[in-house]
Amino acid sequence: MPEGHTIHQLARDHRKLLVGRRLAVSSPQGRSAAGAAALTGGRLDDVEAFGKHLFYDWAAGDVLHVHLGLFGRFLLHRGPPPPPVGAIRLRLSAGDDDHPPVTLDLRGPTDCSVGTPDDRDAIVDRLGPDPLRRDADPERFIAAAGRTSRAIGALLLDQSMIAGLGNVYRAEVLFVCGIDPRRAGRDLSEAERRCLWTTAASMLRKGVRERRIVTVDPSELDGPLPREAARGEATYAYHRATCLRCGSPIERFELGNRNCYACPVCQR
DNA sequence: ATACCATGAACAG
DNA sequence: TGTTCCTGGTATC
Repeated sequence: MPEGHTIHQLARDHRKLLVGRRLAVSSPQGRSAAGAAALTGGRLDDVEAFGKHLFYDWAAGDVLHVHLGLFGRFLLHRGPPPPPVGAIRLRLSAGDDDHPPVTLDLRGPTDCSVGTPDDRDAIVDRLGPDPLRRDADPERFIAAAGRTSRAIGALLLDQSMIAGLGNVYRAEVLFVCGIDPRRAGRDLSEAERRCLWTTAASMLRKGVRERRIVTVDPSELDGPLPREAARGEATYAYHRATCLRCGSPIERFELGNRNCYACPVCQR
């Protein structure tokens, strides 16, 4: 279930577990991880998240790129590496030093490949600012969104406009800002575009802290809290039949090749 | 047993 | 715009 918050959380975890250690690298099912095994024995220098992309920097200069796509996930094994089961695209193991042994198995990624720092730069150059990064420039998104006739609901999924949002955050950010997803970017006021950025940033940060997508502020609701809302797992509009705030039927339509959800009352 | 759907994105034309 | 690749859970027969 990876949107940007998951990727940044993974980078943080993997940094803590693996950076500075010499790793064994293998790809039991070969395929996408061409050349990964050649990294074996190298030391990992850093793990970087940018939008939905992960970059593993090896001391020798190689950069391993991982994109989870819709289905990818990492599984962590503590202790000696278990025998690989099923389609494991990449296995990273550390166990040759004083630290406890750990193994990370990667399954189902859209991309897992070894490249150079230039390859990494080429990927990053195609991405818009990532609200979870300190070096993000919000003005790039705010300006670019104001220049296009494309629907704002499509722009928020376009990783070259703003990096890290997926379908859940798209629906919920637009809801909180009270904006209809079908409005053209250039028809939004600057204040509205700024609201989208700051809302996205705070939602993503909360997602990293809580290790899950949390978009609902329980104190703001009129009616009684649904059980999911009390646990912080509810959404206002995403994948709902009725609006969590006002109870109106949620509209569902295709936008940016994905199902988009919006409240016709709360989002003008 | 089979179909479909999902928090993603590249590619062809 | 349509097709294709990933995987796993749920719905449908």
